[in-house]
Amino acid sequence: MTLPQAGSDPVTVRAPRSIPEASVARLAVYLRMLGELAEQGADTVSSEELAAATGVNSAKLRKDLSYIGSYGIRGVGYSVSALIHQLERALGLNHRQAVALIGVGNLGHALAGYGGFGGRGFPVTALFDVDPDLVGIHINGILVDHVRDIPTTCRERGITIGMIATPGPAAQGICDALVEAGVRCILNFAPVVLQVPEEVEVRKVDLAVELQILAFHVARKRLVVEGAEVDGESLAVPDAQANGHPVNGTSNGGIR
Amino acid sequence: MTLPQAGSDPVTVRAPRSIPEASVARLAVYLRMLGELAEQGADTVSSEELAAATGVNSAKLRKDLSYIGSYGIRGVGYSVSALIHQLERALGLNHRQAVALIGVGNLGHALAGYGGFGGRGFPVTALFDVDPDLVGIHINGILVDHVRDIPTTCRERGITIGMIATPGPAAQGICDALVEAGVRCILNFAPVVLQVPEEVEVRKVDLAVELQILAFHVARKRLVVEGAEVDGESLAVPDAQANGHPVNGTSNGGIR
DNA sequence: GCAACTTTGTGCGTGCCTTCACAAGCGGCT
DNA sequence: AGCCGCTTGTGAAGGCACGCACAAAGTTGC
Ligand SMILES: NC(=O)c1ccc[n+]([C@@H]2O[C@H](COP(=O)([O-])OP(=O)(O)OC[C@H]3O[C@@H](n4cnc5c(N)ncnc54)[C@H](O)[C@@H]3O)[C@@H](O)[C@H]2O)c1
Ligand SMILES: NC(=O)c1ccc[n+]([C@@H]2O[C@H](COP(=O)([O-])OP(=O)(O)OC[C@H]3O[C@@H](n4cnc5c(N)ncnc54)[C@H](O)[C@@H]3O)[C@@H](O)[C@H]2O)c1
Repeated sequence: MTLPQAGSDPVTVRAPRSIPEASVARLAVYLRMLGELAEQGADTVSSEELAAATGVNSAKLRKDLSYIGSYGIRGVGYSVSALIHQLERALGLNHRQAVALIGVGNLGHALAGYGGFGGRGFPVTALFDVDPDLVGIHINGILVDHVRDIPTTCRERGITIGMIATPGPAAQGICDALVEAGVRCILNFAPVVLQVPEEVEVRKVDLAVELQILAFHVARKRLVVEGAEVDGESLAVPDAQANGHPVNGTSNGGIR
Repeated sequence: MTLPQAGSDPVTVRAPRSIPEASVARLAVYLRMLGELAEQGADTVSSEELAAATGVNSAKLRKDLSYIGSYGIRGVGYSVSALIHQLERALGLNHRQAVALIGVGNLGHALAGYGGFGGRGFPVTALFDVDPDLVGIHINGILVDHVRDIPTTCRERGITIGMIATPGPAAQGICDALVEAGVRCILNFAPVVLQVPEEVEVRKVDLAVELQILAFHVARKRLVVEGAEVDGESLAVPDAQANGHPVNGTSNGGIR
């Protein structure tokens, strides 16, 4: 499908050769593990080894890697350093991406102080809040600005990613400000569904939902152990050990 | 497959009627939105309205709800209160699930102080750390215990869910202790792949991966805007606006 | 230089998830 | 009482993702 064959359309568009979203997520995991292997002095790694270390099927891993090109050596494996380079290129990590964090409360403090973002190419370079006690202080060497400065400051510093850690009711307003500031990728920790224009990408981290999914599995296991329904109805799930959070869906019903 | 039809097996097993994992995640989102609607005094809600509010396709929403039974009224919609009750039952929220948090550092402090968990039926009732400066203090009224007490304390308090917020290298050891304590569901914030027996369910929250997925979309959009490849290769994705994090995969290579 | 071994890259079948589209069912209106 | 409009619940179809299994391709040893 969508092969660059003649016939269907007058102008033959270049094959999009898109990377499945699911694979992108795994590629990021491979990349981190490769970094650890490189530190340990590993020179090459086989798909089987890397798959075991990251907990995926080796065939799936090879297919994931095949989306970004053929950089393996048959009979040997993959060159760790070369693969790191290719993954960084494919994931768009050759340019640093500056991140803005809005809402420097409990969670925001932890995020702002976390070194794991900057260390992986995502320096948090702007902090925003409305609380007068917070605006003006420094966290991890970064000044907290007032949210009214979001449009100007984000453009000035070339911010491409926004992280929202405000209370739920404030999130949509902040989101709108970020979009106005030209930010087109948002990571949202507030438990609300953000409405955005379709060119903006939103990912939601929803810890309460994570716990509820786990709770569901607890309940399911209780049924299996007890061998009978607790509440008059049965609940079950096919596999477990999976980890897919959809909650998405070509959001029509949004701004569109 | 596995239909309760006569023929295949001597003893006909009751239809498992499993709920797809993807649907479970969305059901939790519907439940939260229904809670908000109930607060606003809504009596009934149609699939179209609820779908718009949660950003999903209305047909998908109806199918999700159909997995837990037929509680809608044709021509009217769903009774908000009745649907909340059914969702709570289906998700296993009729019993409170006590949560243990291990690692009370930056992130752990934020999690321990967060009221959103207890408010939604997941009270954090145990905290653990190794740092002598932390062991013994109270956070949000909960005493921080030493990690060596994990097995006894977790069993005493009937803990069913563990949240790991320690540095990566410590995570596997903590995980093993939790499993030994009978905890069978774990939410892991450390950037490592945990090896667990197959009866244990692990979900990973990996913020650096979230950012990398966003960065990938930034890069992809840059290409679209500039209309040419930046680095000699093209990268693209079909849809965007999706939100699936797999990174899983019937983890063979684990303990099994 | 050849044979045996190792590992990649991928074609293909299978199953899950999503989406469309519509019949069935329910309430309200006349 | 009967009709009409609205909404649910689901059959069917398509697409995506996963994983097996194997040919191709490279390496090592002799
Ligand atoms: N703390 C957690 O562990 C945790 C867990 C899951 C989800 N969350 C979610 O993350 C968000 C933040 O949680 P928190 O515990 O840090 O809350 P918090 O109340 O401690 O912090 C919120 C911060 O946002 C600021 N703020 C409020 N309105 C604002 C606005 N309009 N613009 C900018 N800043 C504003 C406040 O001044 C405060 O500093 C909430 O939506 C919460 O539901 C938090
Ligand atoms: N802070 C963030 O925003 C953030 C974001 C993403 C991921 N993470 C991950 O979450 C984890 C915690 O991050 P953090 O910023 O809170 O780190 P931190 O160093 O502030 O806190 C870690 C805590 O774990 C404790 N600890 C260390 N070894 C332990 C052990 N063996 N048993 C029990 N406790 C132990 C330490 O005493 C400390 O209190 C890390 O794995 C980090 O990669 C954090």
